[in-house]
Amino acid sequence: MKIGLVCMLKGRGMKKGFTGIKALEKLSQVEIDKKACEAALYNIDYTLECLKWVKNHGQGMFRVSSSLIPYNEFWNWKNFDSILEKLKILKKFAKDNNIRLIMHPDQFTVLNSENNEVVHNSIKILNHHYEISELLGVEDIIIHVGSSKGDYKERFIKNTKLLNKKLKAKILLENCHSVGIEDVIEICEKTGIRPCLDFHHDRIKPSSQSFENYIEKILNLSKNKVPLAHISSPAGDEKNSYKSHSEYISTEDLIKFRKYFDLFDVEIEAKGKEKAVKKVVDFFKKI
DNA sequence: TCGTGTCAAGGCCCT
DNA sequence: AGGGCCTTGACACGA
Repeated sequence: MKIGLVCMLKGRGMKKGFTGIKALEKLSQVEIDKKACEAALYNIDYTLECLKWVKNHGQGMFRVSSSLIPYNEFWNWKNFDSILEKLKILKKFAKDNNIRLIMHPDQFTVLNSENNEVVHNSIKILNHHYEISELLGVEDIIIHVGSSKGDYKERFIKNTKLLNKKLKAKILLENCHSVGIEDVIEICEKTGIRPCLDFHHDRIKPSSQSFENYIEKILNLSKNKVPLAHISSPAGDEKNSYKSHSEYISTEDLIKFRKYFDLFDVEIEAKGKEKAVKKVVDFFKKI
């Protein structure tokens, strides 16, 4: 049972260096290199701080932010030895302390889009995540199905064939607001991709059966790896802010989902970040 | 120094 | 066909 912190400590996040592409395009390459490299070095140091927090509290899991290397397409970050050196330190720290590192590209990754350019761009995003994952020893890259229109499952299955095999082996598919765990499992069975179960998304988009009935399949599809799950509590009720995350995982939800913490490594998706993780850890210490 | 509006990318839903 | 919304923090800019 690992309990995962997501991307940052409360109150502080990654540096980007500049706001938006328009601002970036006004700069010379030298200026972009300088600002972006500075931001990347800051981000890597900050990520190490997060890992130290994880080490000291024994949760054993952390999601690395996708903006670790900001605006990666616009500069040759791999040419900067200072960055590669720092990444090595991160990798070693995670490995030495048995911290499972996760990555989770954002909503713009739509492998099954009806638009080919979007598919192409999604593959670029995934390839970037793969590069970072190799440098950091990340074995899990979680994505959503993306589109839920028409033959979306067939498109997803077809497009996974475009992925590098080693990248594909790292990918997990998570149920989301629009595609339930049952459909995710169907895609996983046909592609060999591992599923990731989001307990809260299952409330928003339930499948034909309660999620408990899919646990066995999820365990089987996870092969020899510990399966991953996401937990979050809604900020509002079903009419209002039900999709957004609250500060902490509610005690009610911890009681409801506690038995799955034995089977899964669980990422804590909550605004309270490390405080929310701490609360979950304390909950399990007490029982 | 503080507060506020802006920021690459997609999908979906409503009009 | 087009606009708002999803979600959230960093940053730039103006007061």
